[in-house]
Amino acid sequence: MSSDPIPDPTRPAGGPRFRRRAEARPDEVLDAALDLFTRQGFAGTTVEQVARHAGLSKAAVYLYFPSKQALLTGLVRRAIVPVADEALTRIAAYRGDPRPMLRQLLTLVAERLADPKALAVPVVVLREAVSVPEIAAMYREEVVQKMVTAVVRLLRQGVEGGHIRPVDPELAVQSVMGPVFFHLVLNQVFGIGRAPLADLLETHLTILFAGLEPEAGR
Amino acid sequence: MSSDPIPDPTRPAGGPRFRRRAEARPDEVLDAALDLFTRQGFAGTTVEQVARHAGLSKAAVYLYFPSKQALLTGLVRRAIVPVADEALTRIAAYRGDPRPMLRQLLTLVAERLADPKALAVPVVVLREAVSVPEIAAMYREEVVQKMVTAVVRLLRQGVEGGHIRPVDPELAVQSVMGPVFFHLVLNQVFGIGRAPLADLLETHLTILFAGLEPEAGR
Amino acid sequence: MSSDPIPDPTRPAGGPRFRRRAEARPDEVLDAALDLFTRQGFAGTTVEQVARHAGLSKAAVYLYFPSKQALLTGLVRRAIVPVADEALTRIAAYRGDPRPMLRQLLTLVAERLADPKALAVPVVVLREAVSVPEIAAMYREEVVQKMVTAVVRLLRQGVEGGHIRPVDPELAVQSVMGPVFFHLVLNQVFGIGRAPLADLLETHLTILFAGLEPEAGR
Amino acid sequence: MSSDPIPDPTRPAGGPRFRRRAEARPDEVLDAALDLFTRQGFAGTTVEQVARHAGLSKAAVYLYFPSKQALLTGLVRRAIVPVADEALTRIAAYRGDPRPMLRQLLTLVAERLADPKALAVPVVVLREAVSVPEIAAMYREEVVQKMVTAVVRLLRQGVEGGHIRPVDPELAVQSVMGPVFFHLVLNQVFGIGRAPLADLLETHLTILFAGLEPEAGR
DNA sequence: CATGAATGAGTCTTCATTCAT
DNA sequence: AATGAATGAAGACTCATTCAT
Repeated sequence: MSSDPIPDPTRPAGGPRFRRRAEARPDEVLDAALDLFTRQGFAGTTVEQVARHAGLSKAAVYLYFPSKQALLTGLVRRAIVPVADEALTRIAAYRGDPRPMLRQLLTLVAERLADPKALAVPVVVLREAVSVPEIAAMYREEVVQKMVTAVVRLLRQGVEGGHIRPVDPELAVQSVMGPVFFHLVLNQVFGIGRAPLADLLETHLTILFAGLEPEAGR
Repeated sequence: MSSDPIPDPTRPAGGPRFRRRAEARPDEVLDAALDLFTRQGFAGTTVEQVARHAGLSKAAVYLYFPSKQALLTGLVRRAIVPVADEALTRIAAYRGDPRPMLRQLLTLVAERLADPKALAVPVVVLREAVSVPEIAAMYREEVVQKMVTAVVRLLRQGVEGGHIRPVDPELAVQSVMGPVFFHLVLNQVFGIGRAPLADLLETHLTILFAGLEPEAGR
Repeated sequence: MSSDPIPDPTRPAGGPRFRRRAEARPDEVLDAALDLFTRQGFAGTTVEQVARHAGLSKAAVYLYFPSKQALLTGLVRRAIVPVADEALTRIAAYRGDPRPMLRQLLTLVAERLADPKALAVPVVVLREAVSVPEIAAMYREEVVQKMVTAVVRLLRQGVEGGHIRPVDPELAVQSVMGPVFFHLVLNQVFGIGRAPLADLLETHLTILFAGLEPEAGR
Repeated sequence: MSSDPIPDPTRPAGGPRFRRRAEARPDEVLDAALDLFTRQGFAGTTVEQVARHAGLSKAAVYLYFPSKQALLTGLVRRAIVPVADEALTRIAAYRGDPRPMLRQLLTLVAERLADPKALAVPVVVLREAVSVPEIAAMYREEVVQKMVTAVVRLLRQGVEGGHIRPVDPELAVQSVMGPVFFHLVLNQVFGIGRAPLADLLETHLTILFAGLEPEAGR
């Protein structure tokens, strides 16, 4: 729908002082939608609520988004691009013991998801995936798949280079990502586990790295 | 549609078209609800659909459940009891190297969740937790909390006995459960990862157990 | 509907000791219905409630009454017969100053309506007359009309005999019945006026009788 | 049915068919509601009917009133204010023989209630008082109580000044108001009594005023 | 650009009524 | 005689969506 008119917040001051509204509107609407969807679910949120939350009228929302679902897909689309590619390029070229790279990668992810704003999109996707398969597909192809593929490649390369224990990379991905993911869900959905993500990450990496260490006797 | 023997529109309104014994009815309704909620989400499923799926009229559903939400809570309640207690007792008494016990536990969980029926409830809970905090609370207290507590206890006891590397048990839980959970989500929500759960478990345990091995030099 | 199997409470003891139920059932159902209709209105009462209140199952109610409305009409029918005829015969034959007769009549009415049970039917009729014109008609013809006619006749005869002021009897009825009726409504519907009905009646009669006194100078 | 210009089923669902100014809408809706409630009772009227009667869609009614009950309370609220205060001020200051004042007052009431529109609200209140105690309370406090209080005050003052027979004012109110009220009910509910209200009032006042005359011999 | 006003299509829920047992 | 089980019909209320202004 081309609903993204290049917000460009870096634009140097020089235009009209009080242009107000427009321009950044679609983004504001998405922010409102994300906030409400996170707290009340997609079905539990009305377009009217989103509009008020963004300081607009209901009809104005339809000026930017053709339907309620478009808010959801718009949300996901907006969150997708930067995340995955960054990780992808970083990893693609890497050679050697995967562990330092994994540490970097997981730290990056952890930092990113420490911001509730950033965490919100995946959580919403997780929840609404069933009712709107479209976004599940989008997220899978654009984020999950890329992420998984990157880690798999990294592990495979590590195994082949003898840097880590010879495990099936496809199966080992879960051991890398699972613990972080698990913690997030426990935290977000059930409110369990107050420990800072950094501490959790450290424990996870300790066990994971020791677990990946090639067997001495081999 | 074809279930309407002799419509006979001359008969005055009201009156049953079918008759069956009760007794198992509530359970049948819950089965239908679970199936539909899993595939379409709670909000995306109408009571009418649940009723037809269970071979009843809409009104009959309200004979057994006072509201649509009651279907959800009923579903969770029914699934809760056996799961957690079993694991709990098994673990509470255990002393020694936690790893064999962990293997047993995870194998049990994996077997259980291999049945889509069994997996359905947690998935639904995960999705609807936001809109119906009640069921999130119920599930947290009755299942998640117990499970986590049991594993924490097992790990602590292992650390104290010197059987495994000295990690913070509270933080290490994620490393035990996360990979399995991650796989399930990838599978259920995104349709990624066709590998049998047993294989995944083996890889996970290999890495985990090696990772928990106490440092030789210490 | 012939739903009135001659309750006959006067039957001498001699039948089975514990026949229990049946026999007086329809009356018990009507009692329950009256109680509930009075407190919650006709529309606000479910057949289930009536049944439980009478100690029966819903279906049993339909054994005695063909429909919910039949409860209403049955209620009115049961209450109608004795009331009006009694007054009618008493008055029809009377000759002379109507005032003593009016005192007797109003006292009788007041006594009768002092019992909330007896008052309940007219109150319900008043309320449901619009939705069920049938009962309005029944009550009008069987009770109100007879009552009014009787009083009119009494007044006319009094006027013709020179016992009371020459008023149009048709118009004066209101002056006789109105005050009592008004008090009942104020009391029942709005909870205003705690004075005993007897006192009210006395004041009413004082004013009414003085008001009906033939003009001295004429 | 004939109100659907160019159905055009090819247009996607939603969207208004008619457009009119707002402003007077709530009042129009209340008018429609009053009309239907009067004829069919509150329970016997659907919101859809009210809407169509007012030339709107059901949903539009909910734009102005949050619930069906709100129509009822809104109706009463709208009718309440002017009625009672008028009578109140008129009477409060009066001194002397209450009879001329009573004539004025009752004439005013009679004129007012000659309009079926005006009569409808009290009738509806009377009927629905049980199911919606809220409106009974509102009406009692705002209308009935004030009216009664005013008349009581008027009578008391008349008794104290020796202008009328020494009756208990609290009990005599019924004699003043009752006949008018009785006639209205007979008329509205049972369709009895075709005589014009003015004639009835005259007869009532003749009897009442003579009845209130102080005893000569005293 | 923006919105107030409006609505069609549903959804949950209730209830009078029926029938096999 | 009595009832538990079942249901068709209907009604209150919501909401995504539209359009005149």
